[in-house]
Amino acid sequence: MPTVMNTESSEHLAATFSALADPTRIRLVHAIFAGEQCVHDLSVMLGLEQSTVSHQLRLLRDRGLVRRRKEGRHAYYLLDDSHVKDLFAFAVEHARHTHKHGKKERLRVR
Amino acid sequence: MPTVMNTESSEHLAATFSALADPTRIRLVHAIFAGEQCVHDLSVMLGLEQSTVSHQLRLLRDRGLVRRRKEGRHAYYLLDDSHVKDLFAFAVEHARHTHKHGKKERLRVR
DNA sequence: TCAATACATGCACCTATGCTCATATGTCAA
DNA sequence: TTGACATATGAGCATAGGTGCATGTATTGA
Repeated sequence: MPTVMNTESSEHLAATFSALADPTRIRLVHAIFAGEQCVHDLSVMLGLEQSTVSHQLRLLRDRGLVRRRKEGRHAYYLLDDSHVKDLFAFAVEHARHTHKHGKKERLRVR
Repeated sequence: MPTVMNTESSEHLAATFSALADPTRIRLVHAIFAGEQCVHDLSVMLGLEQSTVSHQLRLLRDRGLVRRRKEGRHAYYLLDDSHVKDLFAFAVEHARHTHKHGKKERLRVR
């Protein structure tokens, strides 16, 4: 018989998945996948309010998925480490398998 | 400059992550990781209402993460395919890296 | 046929979450 | 210093999501 996962572990895992459980955050992560971007550029290229981008990046940062590099009046966000990159790339591949409708979307790794 | 992920792709990816963005569903997936389980046993071992288990398994099924095998008055749920298994195991490993507090939880693969 | 068991599901309630607006903080250039 | 630009953040609103209750359906056994 299977073991029962404890509350703490399941909550932590769920929190990680929650971080990527929103289309806006998915697009943000995807946008900085190849390299860091500042808040302003992200809001322009994704057509989002600056405040929305800040709020969501803060959440991703709290969850440990992205980091911030401040330079002057700019804040550059980048993926926290290679694990995040791998997890995201893995999920994209998984999605390509399960998505019935032909997916043209492709991820440029590195 | 990075490509912008289209709405459809980001929504589909977010939907996949959403499926695992809840502690209860994480525990359910973990519980059937090693092999199929029926609704009743799951509700007993996880201490959940039968209705809660049914509701959440339905969601997981709609998202394509689990399958159902009916036998008499029982419904056995199992992970849909090896991709789901890999994604879950991958995420667990990722969590082990990021979780500061020592994690004793371990996943028994196969 | 009747009762018990196993699942599924609509509804209602409550909480969580994402977005916008307004505003605060901080930096740079003139 | 002043104004423009870049970012952060709290409040409020609207909606999504998780759970329990009640009930419906199906299967099994007496």
